Amino acid sequence: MGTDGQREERHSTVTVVSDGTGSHTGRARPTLEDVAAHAQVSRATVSRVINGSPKVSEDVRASVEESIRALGYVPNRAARTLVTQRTDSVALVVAEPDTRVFTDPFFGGIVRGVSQELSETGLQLVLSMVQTEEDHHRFERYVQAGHVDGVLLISLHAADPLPTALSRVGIPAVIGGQPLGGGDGLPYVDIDNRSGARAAVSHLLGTGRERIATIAGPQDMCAGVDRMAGYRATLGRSRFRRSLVEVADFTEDGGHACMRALLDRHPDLDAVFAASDLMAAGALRALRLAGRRVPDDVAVVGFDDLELARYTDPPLTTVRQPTVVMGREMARLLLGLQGLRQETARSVLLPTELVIRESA
Amino acid sequence: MGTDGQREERHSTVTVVSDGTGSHTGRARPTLEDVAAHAQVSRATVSRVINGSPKVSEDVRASVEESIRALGYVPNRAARTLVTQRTDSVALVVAEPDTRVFTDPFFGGIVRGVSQELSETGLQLVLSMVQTEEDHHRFERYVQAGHVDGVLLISLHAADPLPTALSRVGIPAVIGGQPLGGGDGLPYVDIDNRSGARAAVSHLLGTGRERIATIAGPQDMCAGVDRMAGYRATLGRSRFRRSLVEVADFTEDGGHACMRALLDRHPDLDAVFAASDLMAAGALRALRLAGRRVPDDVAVVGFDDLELARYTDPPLTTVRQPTVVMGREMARLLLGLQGLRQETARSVLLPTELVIRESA
DNA sequence: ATGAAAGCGCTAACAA
DNA sequence: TTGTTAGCGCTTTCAT
Repeated sequence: MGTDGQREERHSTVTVVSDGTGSHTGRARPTLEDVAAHAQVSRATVSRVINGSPKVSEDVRASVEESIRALGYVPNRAARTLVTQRTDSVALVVAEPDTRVFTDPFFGGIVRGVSQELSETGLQLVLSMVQTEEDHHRFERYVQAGHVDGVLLISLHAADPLPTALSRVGIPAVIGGQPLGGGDGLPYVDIDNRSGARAAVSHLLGTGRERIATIAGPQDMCAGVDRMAGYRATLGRSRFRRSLVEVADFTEDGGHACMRALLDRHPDLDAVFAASDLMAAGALRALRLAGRRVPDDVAVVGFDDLELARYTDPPLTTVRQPTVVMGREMARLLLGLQGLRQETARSVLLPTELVIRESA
Repeated sequence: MGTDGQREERHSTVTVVSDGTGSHTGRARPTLEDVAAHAQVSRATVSRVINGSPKVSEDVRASVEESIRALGYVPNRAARTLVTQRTDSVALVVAEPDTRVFTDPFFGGIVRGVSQELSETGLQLVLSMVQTEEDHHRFERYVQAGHVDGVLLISLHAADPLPTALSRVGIPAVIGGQPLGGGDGLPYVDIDNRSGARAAVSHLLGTGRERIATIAGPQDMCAGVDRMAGYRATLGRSRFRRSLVEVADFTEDGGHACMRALLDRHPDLDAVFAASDLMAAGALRALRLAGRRVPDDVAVVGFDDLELARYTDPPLTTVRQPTVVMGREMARLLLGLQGLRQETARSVLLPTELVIRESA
């Protein structure tokens, strides 16, 4: 039993109605009903036009669209969500326990990529940082409450319970970066660490290096393991030696220490592949202190292509990660899941690019 | 004309109803009504409990809260928004035309700070990157449609029309970083560039430097102007000379070129204050090429404390910006605006910190 | 202090 | 093809 009588009057006089609590402007925004009246059709028809239903005649559609434009109508998201049960928004969760997000080479690029892809579909991006356990609970409730249609997960650490929680809720989700603990079957997007490492080591071999060491990443992380595997496979049986390998934690200090150790064991090494730019920076420092020239005496290749790679001395040859593409791909994968219910798309591995500067 | 009769049946049997389009789990989430029935009170009472109304007796409140817990009830945001006209979410807009956000030292920290502050209040953070003009329009419509209660603006560039558009709409907004074109009266949070520069130059003076040059930032940006002003004021009449100043665009290349020019004009300079770390890195490079030792011959101080400042050779003494605090402060300011309607809080200037490493 | 009832703006059967 | 109608889940007068 409509409130139509009342309404008819309203939009003909353009009265500034009540203006309740939260509205910023004095002008009341037009509703579906206003558009309908203006176009002389029913609410349903306007709704059909807005949602692109094919069951609308061309002329009616045109006139409705005209009215929409004339009134500056924009659908009310809340009302729509209430009835459709869709929120038209997805969450991007950064599950970084430390304050290390700054360091995370992924963050900025991924956000941009996701953002690009979503804006084309009109989906809203909700950002959520979960650090504490409290945060985790809050977020789980949040998802359970149906506040978003899908979840994008990045900076996930080892035993994070989030993937499990999400797949229990049954909400579409995609992981960015290495899903260390299996990720509970959720699809993920990552870069091809193995081939990245291969490209780096091939480059070293190609420029005539013979004794190529590596500073590997943590072996309990996918990135660490895969980059190491790529190194090993590319070197091949004949050239590989256990003693050419040192493992650190992706940090500058770690890289520094490893380089010293390697230098001690193999004073004659002529190249080193570091599994992260930070470690490469540490290696550079160690080499400098040891009086080796880079790349003349020892060539160095890093991984990540952080900004700092351009400013080390000498600038670092490194493996670039396509972070923006990664973000886009994550979003695309998620959108696929939304449409076709579960297990649609499989995980994606993105190619890397070797950026050659002066260190190798 | 309630649908109550029908409902009563539903929650007593916990039927898995329809499960429409978008719900992920088979289980229908409990509504206010379910809680009301469980607690043997009316919807209105439950609503009062949830919204912390004082007009509820203690025992009723307790039993309602018990029911809420028992049923795992979480309010439906859309329904609430529909009636209250509040969305309980704020937008964080990154208005970066280029792909430079990566470089932006603000981004990560600000996001984290904002996020921390908001999560305590249950507000949702919606992230929006606007680059193209199309994006700008989209966002303006978005805001006009009342999809968020407030807006946080960062990475704003010179003549960005966003501040004007926002204040026209009348939505609470806060700008992060330098509001170049005045920002249309919107409150902003920035760091105290002037005192930051003063700290840097004082340090240089304090360590006995006499001929201190500066590589200033763009003079059409607040940060550029203010850092320059701080430099000048600290040096004082007697020591300041126009020829000790070079202006660049905050980039590494710019810094490099300026350093060379300065060296040409003042071969005897013994210190340089660069208004950004990137420019400082460029200066370092130029000095190295010119055969000057840092800090022995020439001391260098930067500004920003980017990650790369730790990895230059030598590590850069620089002025750190409290980005996380900045984010928190922006959010806090916005929350103030929300409550007390307009012009409540005034802009905030945050203190910086001089981080002393090896370059000065 | 509590309940009844009227909508918020929209979509989706169901009719016509 | 178009209109009518019944809600989606919540807050909020207005009674009681």
